[in-house]
Amino acid sequence: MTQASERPGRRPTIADIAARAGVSPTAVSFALNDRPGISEQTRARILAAVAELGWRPNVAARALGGRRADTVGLVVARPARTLGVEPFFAQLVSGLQARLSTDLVALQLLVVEDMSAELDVYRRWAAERRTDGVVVLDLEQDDPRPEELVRMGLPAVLVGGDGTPGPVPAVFADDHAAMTALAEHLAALGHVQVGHVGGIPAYVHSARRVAALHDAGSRLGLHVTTVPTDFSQDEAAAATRALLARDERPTAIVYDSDVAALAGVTVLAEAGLSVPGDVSVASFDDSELVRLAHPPLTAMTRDTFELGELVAATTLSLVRGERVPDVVGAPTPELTVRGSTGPVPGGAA
Amino acid sequence: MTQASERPGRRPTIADIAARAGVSPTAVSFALNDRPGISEQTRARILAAVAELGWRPNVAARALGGRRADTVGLVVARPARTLGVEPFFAQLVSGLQARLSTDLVALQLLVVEDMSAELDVYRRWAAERRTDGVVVLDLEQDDPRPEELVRMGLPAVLVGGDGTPGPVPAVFADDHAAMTALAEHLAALGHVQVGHVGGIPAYVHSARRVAALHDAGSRLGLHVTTVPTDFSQDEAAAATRALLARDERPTAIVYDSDVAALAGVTVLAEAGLSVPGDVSVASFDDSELVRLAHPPLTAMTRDTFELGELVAATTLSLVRGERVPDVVGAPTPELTVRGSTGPVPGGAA
DNA sequence: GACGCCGACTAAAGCGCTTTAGCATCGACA
DNA sequence: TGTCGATGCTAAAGCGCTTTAGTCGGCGTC
Repeated sequence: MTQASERPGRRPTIADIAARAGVSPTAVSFALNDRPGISEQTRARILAAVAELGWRPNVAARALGGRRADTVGLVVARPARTLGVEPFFAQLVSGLQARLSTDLVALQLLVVEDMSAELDVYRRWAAERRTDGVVVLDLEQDDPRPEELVRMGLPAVLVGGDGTPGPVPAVFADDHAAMTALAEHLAALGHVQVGHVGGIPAYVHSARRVAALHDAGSRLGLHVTTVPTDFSQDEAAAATRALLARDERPTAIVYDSDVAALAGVTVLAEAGLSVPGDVSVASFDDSELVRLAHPPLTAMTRDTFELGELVAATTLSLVRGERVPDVVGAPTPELTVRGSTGPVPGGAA
Repeated sequence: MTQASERPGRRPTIADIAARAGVSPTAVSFALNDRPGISEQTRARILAAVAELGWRPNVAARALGGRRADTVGLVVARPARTLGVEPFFAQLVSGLQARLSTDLVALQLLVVEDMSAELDVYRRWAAERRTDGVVVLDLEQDDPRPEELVRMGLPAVLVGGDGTPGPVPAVFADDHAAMTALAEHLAALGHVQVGHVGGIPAYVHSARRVAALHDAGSRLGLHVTTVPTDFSQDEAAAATRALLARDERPTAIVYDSDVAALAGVTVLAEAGLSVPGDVSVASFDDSELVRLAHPPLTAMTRDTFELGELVAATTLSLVRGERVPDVVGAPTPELTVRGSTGPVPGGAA
């Protein structure tokens, strides 16, 4: 408690510091912001006063002067309750957080109903100068958000996208290559009938995965059947049952998310099918959940935490007016083979 | 795009509205804040101008005038990477978020290394007027945070605690009663040797659970062995192995968290033990993970999302200066029996 | 008819910081 | 010797809003 204020009970302001250091408030401001025009001596005196009085900037006052809010926003248009389920999301937020906090930038989280509510929030934030920039998830085909954000003048960074330059910079991981690797793994094991429990087709990354799997399939001689879902466990379970009911029952099933894969494994167990004896299972998203399953699932591993850090770093650069490439490359997810994929049953392999 | 500004390119301010409505800025401010002294007529005219110009308050300017920042903070002192794993945490944040956002209050998230860093953040936030209040997790024995927060004048709400009034209000769920119910369930199934993979002993809620289980045990004739862990899967697995290696091998194991329980189940499977045939398993935390396990685990169910909402509502009341009870009761977790608990093997039951 | 009061509104100050314009002072240079 | 340009600093305005201290006209009261 070394804090002492000139006017007791009040938090020290730069005026207090100025008085203590025997200079004008302007000089204090200059010293604090590393602007030229202050001698080393004076600067030192000012900084000493700052330390003695325990002064901290009042963010509101700073922001009023048209400065940064030192806050980055993340608006998610998904049912709030589902967020707790998706490890991807929590990991991403942790990563974002970790990087932002080293620069003392805060993360504002907001969960909304749908995209129109999301856009409203952006408008509000832009108007209120509440955030310096935002991170945008779940890009859709013909997504209106990038353009709207540009129009509002709110800096934004996209997570995902299709790898082509757009109105706002994107951090992009090559799902296409990853899915191709997964297809090759299954083909090498002799699988031909491959089921795919996909995500929401409107999402660009879901669509890319579907395309990649089918492309690779036609090249490798796989018969791929995709069933789209809304990423929920119920739909994933239903999709699994639908795949099992087909005439040509798949000998391998690829799930777009870890949660979906677990739901699928449960369905397979209920159906009395062994993994990977009867059906091989692979998850596109790796996570703790997937590792804890029986057997642990083969999955495409990527470091979502690291992805979050990369997105955060990109956003910080953008906000600070540095040049940011249109597309920032994130590491391509890599195949981690675990016990859930094996040779096709009764196959030649 | 009906927005039009008096001074093109600039966002409308109350001065613009005042001009348009033919009143003074003061009148606009009064109208916007529902203060008396403005006729209905004038008020309507002002609000019309607000709508026409698409005016939004500048939060910074508001905050400068000593008002709320409309932001609640949450600082978590845990390794950032572990957050993605814990469904509890994500659910809590979702719930907080959901309740706060209905009042247009933002949630600031910050992950730090340890409690001293956490306290630093509180100090900074208090000084910068960045948040109106904070939510505090993971209360420890002799935790310095409540008192420090009171000293800083930063309103705070505790999640957890021991149910006794402290310097700051707490939202409290009766873990003791919950753990007792779980013990009774196991006793009814004939179990006597009960293992307990606990959490971090320094945490008040962990300690309460241990105490509850042992109390109930001595009442019901259970032999309870608690092994503390740091909540990580590695330690949970190790603890499970330690329990299995004991002379009196437990016929039932209680895990303090869902993630720990899953890790434990994996260890049991590797040891060739069936659940619940050889060993019954119960998790104190319920979650999607637990439901997806094989077999689905018996667990104490509580609505963590709802808990988050309750905490948020309490914090909002506190911040607004309303009276808040010292201890706000959250629903006691309820026992959900699933397939992982069964009669003691070879027992009389 | 003077007085006080009330309702409706305004002027102006102030919140804490940044920024622009400007003012001395001093050395260098022609 | 006078001018120019740095250098180091200050005065003052301004950011957008809230709030305090009025002002002003009208109405009721004695």
